[in-house]
Amino acid sequence: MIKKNIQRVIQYRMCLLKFQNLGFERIFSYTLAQEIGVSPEQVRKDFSQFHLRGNKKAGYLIQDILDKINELLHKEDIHKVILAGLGNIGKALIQYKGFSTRNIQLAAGFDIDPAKIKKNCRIPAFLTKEMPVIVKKEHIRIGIIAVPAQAAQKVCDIMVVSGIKGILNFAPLILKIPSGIIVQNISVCAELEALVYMVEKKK
Amino acid sequence: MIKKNIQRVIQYRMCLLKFQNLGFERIFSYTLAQEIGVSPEQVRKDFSQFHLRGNKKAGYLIQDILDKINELLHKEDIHKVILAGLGNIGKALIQYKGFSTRNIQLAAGFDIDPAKIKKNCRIPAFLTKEMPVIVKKEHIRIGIIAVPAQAAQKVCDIMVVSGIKGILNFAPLILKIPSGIIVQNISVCAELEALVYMVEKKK
DNA sequence: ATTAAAATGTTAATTATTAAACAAAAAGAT
DNA sequence: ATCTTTTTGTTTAATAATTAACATTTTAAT
Repeated sequence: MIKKNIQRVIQYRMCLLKFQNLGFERIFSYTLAQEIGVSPEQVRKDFSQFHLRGNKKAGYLIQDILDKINELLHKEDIHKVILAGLGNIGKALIQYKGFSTRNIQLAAGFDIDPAKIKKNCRIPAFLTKEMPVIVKKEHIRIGIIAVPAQAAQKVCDIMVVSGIKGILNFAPLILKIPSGIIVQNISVCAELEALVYMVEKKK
Repeated sequence: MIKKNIQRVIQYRMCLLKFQNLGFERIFSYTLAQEIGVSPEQVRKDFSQFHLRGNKKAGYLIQDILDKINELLHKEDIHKVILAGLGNIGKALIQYKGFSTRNIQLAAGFDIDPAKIKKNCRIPAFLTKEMPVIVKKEHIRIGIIAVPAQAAQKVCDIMVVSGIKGILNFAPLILKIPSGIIVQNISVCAELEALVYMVEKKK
């Protein structure tokens, strides 16, 4: 599971950009904390851990913290990502505009259905069996699995042999992976079920 | 943030269904643990906490545990959910087939664009301003926000006044909500950024 | 019947995370 | 120039979560 502190750092970054766009140069731990819903101590602790320093009485220089977070998150270079599965979720991801502003690039899509393969559009699509060649050629390390559950493990295995090290999995199953590979699951159903539980419990 | 143990219970359920479909009647904490990537002690602890009991030496009766988990997750009744935003993500969610098997029903979609409003399709779509009436009439408590970031807070506010108690938010921002409302965020970008960090750190 | 083995369930220990406390430094006021 | 206020950054305390330990029970074998 991905560490909570780095997830918060990603949130801090989003928030800092927002305040910078509003014209602010500096920000306090208190403001940041309120904005993302944690305590100011948590912000300072996280900042301290990642060597993000501010000024006593004057808070944090937004640009400075952003620079350091960007370095931490390797924002200096563009991160290529492959996408397996060009169905509903895959298509929605391809049409999503928010990746580029975060230096994430959907470099290639894959599917087993030849009808979905088009190489001359914005994000080229290939047959799944071509994945190893492309991943190795482009040195890609991150992959998204957006195929149906019954195909997901097979696709995962192909990603692993291709050299993918981090997988974002939308399929509703637990993937079997060798150690050294990181998987993060996104399940809308599971999140909704958890919400139902929490909401019902409060009644 | 939603409790980890209930998230695991939801995973256990998925896993138990899988083993039941494979023809098994009983299962051990060890098997379940291996399957979802936790320790057997964790499984037994979680089960214990939710009063899911097994038999010494003979493990857990799958059907029995499933019945109890279903009760816990209120699976006896159908949970209606509304969806705000009929863009890419919204459309993908509407076309997703997995909700019904989990007793989740997308009861209505909403958008501010009149071109997207169609009332005679599988999931009826309405103008956002009609939300309060429909949510109250149908007693809906869960909502999904799949609108662009700049519209999300407004939609959230409408959901709250409508009576929605749990929100699944796909928009890349931190929603401001009154206490008593539960928000769960899903951000593909944030997950990818975290993966990039973890993968790069290992090099 | 007795013994051995296997798996649960609970209690204890450890580890991780979050919150609180407080000293230190910087800015501004008197 | 000194004192007060404010906010950081680190240390300590408290809480939460995970792992380990172990007693108990059930099944099966001798």
